[in-house]
Amino acid sequence: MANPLKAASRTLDSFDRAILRIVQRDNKTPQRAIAEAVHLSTAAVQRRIAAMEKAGIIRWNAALVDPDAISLGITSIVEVHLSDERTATVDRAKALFRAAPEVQQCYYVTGGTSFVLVIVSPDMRVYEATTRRLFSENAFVASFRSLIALDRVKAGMELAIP
Amino acid sequence: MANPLKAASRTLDSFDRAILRIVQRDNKTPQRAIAEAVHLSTAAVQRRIAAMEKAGIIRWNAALVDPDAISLGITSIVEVHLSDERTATVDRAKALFRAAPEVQQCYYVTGGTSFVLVIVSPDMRVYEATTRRLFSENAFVASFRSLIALDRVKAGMELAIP
DNA sequence: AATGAAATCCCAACGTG
DNA sequence: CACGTTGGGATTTCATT
Repeated sequence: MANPLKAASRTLDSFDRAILRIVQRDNKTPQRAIAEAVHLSTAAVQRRIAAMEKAGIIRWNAALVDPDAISLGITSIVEVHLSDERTATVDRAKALFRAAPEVQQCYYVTGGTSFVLVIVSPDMRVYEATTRRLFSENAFVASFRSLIALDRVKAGMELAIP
Repeated sequence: MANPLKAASRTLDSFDRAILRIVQRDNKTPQRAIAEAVHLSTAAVQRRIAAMEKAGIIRWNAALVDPDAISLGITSIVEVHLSDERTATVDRAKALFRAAPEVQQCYYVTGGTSFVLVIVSPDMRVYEATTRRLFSENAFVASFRSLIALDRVKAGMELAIP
C-alpha cells in the first residue's frame, strides 16, 4: 500500500468492462443474468470476476449504507492546509486521516490545499470535536475550512466505464 | 427523490448495526458467517438484511472498481460557485451534475462555495474538456477551482457505525 | 424465531474450438 | 488459452410450526 499508483496489470476487454458496469451497480446480480446480458457463459463470467478480484480491479464488494439511517446526518467536506509539505509531515497526516473512522474519504491534492476530506458525523457537536482532534490539536495542521453538505446530490462510488 | 433528507423509517438495534458493519466491508460474506458473528440464526440475518434493503438503509450493493484499472487515472475535487443561489439555478446545476457520468460525487454545500464535485477522468485533456462543458460553458457557473488528487488516501464509502 | 424442504446459485472438472 | 457444458455442493429462500 506504499505506492499511491499501483498499476493494475490485467488488460480489460469489452467483456470485462461490460461485467464491471453491471456489478458496479449491483454485485448481487446472478451470474446467469450477467452471462446473458454480456453474451457469455456463467462459467466465463465467474472466471472473469474472480480474476478481476484477484488483480485488484474489483477492490472490494460493499453494501452502501445510507448515513441518515444510522444517525450520521452531517456530511462535511474539509480542506486542510499543512504547516509544511515535508514528506514526513504529509505521511503523518495521511496516517492520521486514514486511521480516523469519521473520515470517510481523504485525498491528497495539489493547489495549495494539502488535503480534502469527507467527514461524516452524527451532529454538529461531535463534528466540532472531530475537527478539534484532527486539526486544531495537531501542530502540523496550519488551517482548515469546513463546507457542510446541505444535500448529497450524488454520493456513490460509481465510475463511467469507457 | 425530491427530498434531500429522507428519514429512514426503520429503527436499528445493535444486531442491525453489527450486520451493517460486516456487509459494508464485504457484502458477499455468507449469512452463516454473519449469523455466528452476531449470535443470530441465518434466517434472522436474512430477514434483517432484506428489511434494511427494502427500507433503503442499505442503498445498494456495489463492487468498488479501481479507477486506475480502467484508465481513469485522474481524480479531481472541484469547488463550483454559481452566479446566483436562486432555487431554479441550484436545481439546474444539481440536475446537470447528477446526470454527468464523469461526476462521481456531488455535494451541495454551505460556505460560499455552492458545490463540491469529485470528477474522474482518463487524462488531463479529457478533464479539461469536461470542465469546459460543465462549468465554462454554463452561464450559471460563476467560477470553479480544481484540486487534482495526487493520492487517493482513502476512497471508499465506509461509515463508522456507532 | 427456529426448522426443514425446495429452488437457486456458485464453482470445479472436463471437453472443444 | 479461453470458452461452453455438465454435475456436485453449498447457499439462499420460502413455508410451516
